[in-house]
Amino acid sequence: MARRTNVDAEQFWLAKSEPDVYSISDLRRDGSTLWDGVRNYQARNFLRSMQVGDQILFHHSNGDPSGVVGTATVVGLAQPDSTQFDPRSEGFDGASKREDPRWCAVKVRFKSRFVVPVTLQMMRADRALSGMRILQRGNRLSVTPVTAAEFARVVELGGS
DNA sequence: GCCAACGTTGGC
DNA sequence: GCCAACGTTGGC
Repeated sequence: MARRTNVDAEQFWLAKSEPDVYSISDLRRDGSTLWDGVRNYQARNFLRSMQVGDQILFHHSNGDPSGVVGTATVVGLAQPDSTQFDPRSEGFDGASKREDPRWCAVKVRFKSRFVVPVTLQMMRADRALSGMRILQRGNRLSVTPVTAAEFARVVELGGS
């Protein structure tokens, strides 16, 4: 992994959530929440590399339509995701050990809700966003990095 | 509800 | 370590 030359430099991300499970409205109501339930190693590694102050595009997947609906800020570094140890949780992982947890969660805080959802269609139509991973064929990662320019452009399109 | 794409599992 | 089978994701 590349070492960060400037520890104060913000990083930018896109995180997916199904609105039926946890929506931007839920986050606005709660103020902050633990972003847990990630069960993909690549996405987990992105969670681990998040720093306090990093900015997140909040994306509704399986939405109507799907798209980025707001932003959030990282306020807590990766910590063990407690749902992996809960047999009643969908995210339970019997192979994960408490002394060496497999899955982690970060704490995020509501920042903004867009005036207009930035749909996948809108993002596809924008040349500046053509490199976004979420627009690439077959991408299913629930957490992906975005560039500062992509972040700014999506926020601009969202009008918040 | 369909199905393409991808990750994981497990037999060998 | 290969790879077929299976499960999941998520746009449409």
